[in-house]
Amino acid sequence: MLQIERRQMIIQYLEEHSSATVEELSTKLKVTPMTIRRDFQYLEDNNIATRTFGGAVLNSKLITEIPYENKSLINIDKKKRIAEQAASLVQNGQIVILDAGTTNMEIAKFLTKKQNLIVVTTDLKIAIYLSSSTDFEILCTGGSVQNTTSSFLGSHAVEFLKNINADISFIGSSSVDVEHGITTPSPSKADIKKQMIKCSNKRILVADSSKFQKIGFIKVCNLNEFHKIITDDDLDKNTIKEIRNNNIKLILV
Amino acid sequence: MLQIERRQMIIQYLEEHSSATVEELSTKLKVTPMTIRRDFQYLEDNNIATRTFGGAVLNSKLITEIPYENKSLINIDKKKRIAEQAASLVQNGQIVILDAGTTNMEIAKFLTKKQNLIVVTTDLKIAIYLSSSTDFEILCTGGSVQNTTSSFLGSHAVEFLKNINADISFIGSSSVDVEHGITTPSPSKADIKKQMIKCSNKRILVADSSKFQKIGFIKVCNLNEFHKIITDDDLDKNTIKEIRNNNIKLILV
DNA sequence: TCATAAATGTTCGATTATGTTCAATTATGT
DNA sequence: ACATAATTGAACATAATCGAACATTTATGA
Repeated sequence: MLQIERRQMIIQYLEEHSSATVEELSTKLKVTPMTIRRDFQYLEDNNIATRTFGGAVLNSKLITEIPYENKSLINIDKKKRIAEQAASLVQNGQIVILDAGTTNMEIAKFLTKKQNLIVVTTDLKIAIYLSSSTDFEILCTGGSVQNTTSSFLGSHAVEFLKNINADISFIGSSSVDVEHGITTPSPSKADIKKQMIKCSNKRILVADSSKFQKIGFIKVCNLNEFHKIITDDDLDKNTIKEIRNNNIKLILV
Repeated sequence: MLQIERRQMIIQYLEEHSSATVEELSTKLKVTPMTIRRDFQYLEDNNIATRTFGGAVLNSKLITEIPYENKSLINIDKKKRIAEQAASLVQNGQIVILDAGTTNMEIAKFLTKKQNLIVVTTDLKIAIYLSSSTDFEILCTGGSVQNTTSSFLGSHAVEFLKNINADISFIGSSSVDVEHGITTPSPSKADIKKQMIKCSNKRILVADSSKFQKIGFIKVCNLNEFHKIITDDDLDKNTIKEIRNNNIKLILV
């Protein structure tokens, strides 16, 4: 196994288990503990994980900001199913707001089958993808580019969105909780999402089940702000019940 | 087997297996490991794969999904030489404006060696590239995305640029003429370039020799607006003489 | 606080991968 | 056809990775 692959597997393992010991990884990956320690050191130097005596945890336990490349492969099947369901809510000719993130990228792929859409997004990769594979009008907010996710942040992006009136918006979130609503790791991300919600007629939350029961730093809004929540059927039964008790339309795919 | 075929097979192999060792490819393709290493180097230089000790992995799936324009391969060597010269004019810590286009993308690649730059661009691919490979502050104008070039156009982009004061700007052009100056096929592109020129202290025209003696639809400005013109040494001798007669600094690479 | 077991870091060496250089061969251009 | 350039392979020097042994540090409970 190549070094880079081993390190990717460690990241993936940390994603799934949120922490790992040197011992278990050295057994699993069939290398000496010393090698795992050096890998942990590398991950720490690159701000991916934080070492601790005996093991390591991913940076920020609740909400991880993994670079796009690694992130995009996690739960990709679930994301595709969610995306297909989400895209089916869009009518030809509508104005659609797409939040940044991999789930919304998957939605974008399904939207290529529609006609005459106007798509507004803060995600540069979504903008490039749609502009090269459709003849939709693509609007991008502009502003400062966040380097981990290649999306726009900042007051400029918020101002841009204030001039938009959209038919439907798809909002992603890394942390969803029945009680605390949706939350983000940074105020600027929250500002963007808030404005997206404000300027669209219909609001859909798209998040795979792994994002639930997590709480981030800054609150965006409560779950009842959304007309629909689309997630996958691995969602915890209690959470399903709680959401439906609150009279929120929940779609499981 | 041709070199290009071999490299395509390597890419295909990487797409199927997501990683490959030097060893296995050299056996499979019946060339020495040295050749595979050189191929890997080429793939890395072109942002297709990432080398690691013993092998290589493919870069983010998404990037390769973006259609690779033929345009970017035309005169690529000349563009690289022009870009290297252009990048050498940038000091650490400066505010740099990069116009859209493949020559400016090459400049962006050389700029990764600098420190603490603030880069303003209308080109989404440049923005993604720089944001993922540097820790510069990247500002993007936003607005409507032109689908052929994945760059921003429109009044919104011009307004954004009005708030910028840059140290240096690199302007590309598909048509340069001593008498008519630089011209573009559309008014909106011309507006962007005009504003870029207006809000930067030092203005550099970058265009390979094939762009000269051509006249487009809408005039942007005269050649004497630029502090320097960087092009390649295939430029027609008469044109060289004419430009220098007009007292414009011309750099041939 | 101190003892102790466990984890960690350091150093070294073996192994393996890499880059450099040069020569031979094959394309390419004039 | 000839000169020139590009590609590839071969040989060697260099560099990187990983594991092992041992000294050091840390966590924790008595």
